[in-house]
Amino acid sequence: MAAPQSDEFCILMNKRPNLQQCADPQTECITCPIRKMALFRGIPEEELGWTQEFRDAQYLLPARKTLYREGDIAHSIYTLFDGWVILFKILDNGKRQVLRFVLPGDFFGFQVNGTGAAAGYTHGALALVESTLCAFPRTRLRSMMEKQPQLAIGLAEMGMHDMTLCQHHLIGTGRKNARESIAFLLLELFYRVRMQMLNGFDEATDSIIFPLTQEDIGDAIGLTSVHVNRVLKEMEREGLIRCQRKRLTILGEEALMEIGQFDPGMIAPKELV
Amino acid sequence: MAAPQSDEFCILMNKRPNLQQCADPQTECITCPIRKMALFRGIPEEELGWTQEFRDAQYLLPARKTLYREGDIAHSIYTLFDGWVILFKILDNGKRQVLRFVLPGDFFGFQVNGTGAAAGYTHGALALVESTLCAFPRTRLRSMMEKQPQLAIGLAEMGMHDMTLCQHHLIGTGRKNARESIAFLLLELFYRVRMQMLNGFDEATDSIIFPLTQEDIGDAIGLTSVHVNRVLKEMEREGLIRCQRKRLTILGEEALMEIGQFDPGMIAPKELV
DNA sequence: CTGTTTTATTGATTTAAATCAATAAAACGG
DNA sequence: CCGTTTTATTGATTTAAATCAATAAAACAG
Repeated sequence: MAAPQSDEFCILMNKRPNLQQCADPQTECITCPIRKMALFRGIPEEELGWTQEFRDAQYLLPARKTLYREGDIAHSIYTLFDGWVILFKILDNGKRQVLRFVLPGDFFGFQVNGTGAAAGYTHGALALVESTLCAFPRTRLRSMMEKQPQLAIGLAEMGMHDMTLCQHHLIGTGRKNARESIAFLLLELFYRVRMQMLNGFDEATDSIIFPLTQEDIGDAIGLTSVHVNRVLKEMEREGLIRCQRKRLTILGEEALMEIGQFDPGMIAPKELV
Repeated sequence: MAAPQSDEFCILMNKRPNLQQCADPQTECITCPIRKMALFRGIPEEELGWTQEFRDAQYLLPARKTLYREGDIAHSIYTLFDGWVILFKILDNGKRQVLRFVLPGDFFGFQVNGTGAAAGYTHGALALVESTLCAFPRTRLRSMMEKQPQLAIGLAEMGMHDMTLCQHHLIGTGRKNARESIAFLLLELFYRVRMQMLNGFDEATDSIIFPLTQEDIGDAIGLTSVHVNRVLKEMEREGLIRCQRKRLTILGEEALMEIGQFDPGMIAPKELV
């Protein structure tokens, strides 16, 4: 458990003005409800002491605030405890590409350019809704992995999962049309959110909280928000979905799967061997 | 060193009809010239005995032959020793998306659906030119990583590198036009090939062997071969490149970098911390 | 070397999605 | 609650790239 106002906290707050440290008592790693899906899932209970020690603290990031920008010095890596974060890159022409949707249990912030203390994030990170983050100092990651090989294996496995998602997004932007690509994205997020909810404290539903704007969707799959709107409206008219007031309802799951060429199995977390 | 016609060899040959086992003497891991860039780069000399033992054998895959298809049972993971391989996915509509260009020293074949012996590759693999592969039995990967944490760290780092490339391809298909996207791809491959050549036995040059067809390029960045041709011809007319007879020459490196928004640093291999 | 297949090239036409533009509806801050 | 900002919606027009089509050139197999 990090001491309130630790050195690491102060460094982090200087650089990450949008963060607020959570009030004690913070969630402890050993009782963490999302642990079984997170980076430390393979690590036995009795070892979680050092996980906790490794962790800096929990922070709160308000809705629509930036956690870090591309190029910012990368002090920390993060696990999303609660909320919804997007990782993105801004191009020279001002356009934005969403690289990843981060959901609770997901690990992020380890992709950097350069090495050591000067390493900078390769992308930006933005909260779509108020989010709670567990921060870990980046510089200790390697020694932690050497102490706990399971951590490196977990990181490799999570990397593989992220890679699969990234490749599916690439297939979407590269070889699917707007309708197919949108159908896939909606189902992917629907399944990922629901999988995470089912992880204990909620039951199956055809509806999820969905905080993306149409521009966010467009920036994820390479379309303008205008065109995303037209396709979503058409899908609503066809009775496939309902998408309003930050809530997405899947009405024609089978039809959408057909359109988007989506199979839930392919986005399941991966295991090495 | 694998015994000729080992069990593993026989299993592999039944499933991978295009493979030919290399004649002895095979390259040994301990003297492998590409080791410093490959998965085992962090592993000390004295430990490479088991790497060699872990390895099944070296195989030859002829040009334009398929190593495996999506869904094939994944017996092996591979390091490309020499040649050029693409990983791809075929969509329901018959279109193809190239997911990754595999160059010597790169590791591939670990992305699978399912677990254990029934796991199937998530993508297909095709040699663009005659290629030499080192094969490792997939089922032993986890125990090997547990024995050698450095291997898991290496895998995580390579995964991160692949992820960066995949994200750049996503940015290309999502938010760049044909000209920008092609400029980026040509430079990426030019730098990756040259980096690998410089790794010992060749000097800087403005020209590389480039076995991609215009259709391969199009399938990598989501364009038709017709449109790729028009853009390449235009770039040739402008004196930026020369691209013919399976050879690519970069004549206007600065201008191409500007067009493609390419920075060599961003495709450099990543280190965790 | 020679017929066959694959790949490259170029023009004419169509189309999916972008752009431009103008409200309407929601969300937000005080 | 109220003015302001962000997001959604819809129509009209343009455009980058796809599609269709027809050689030319290169690569390949025997």
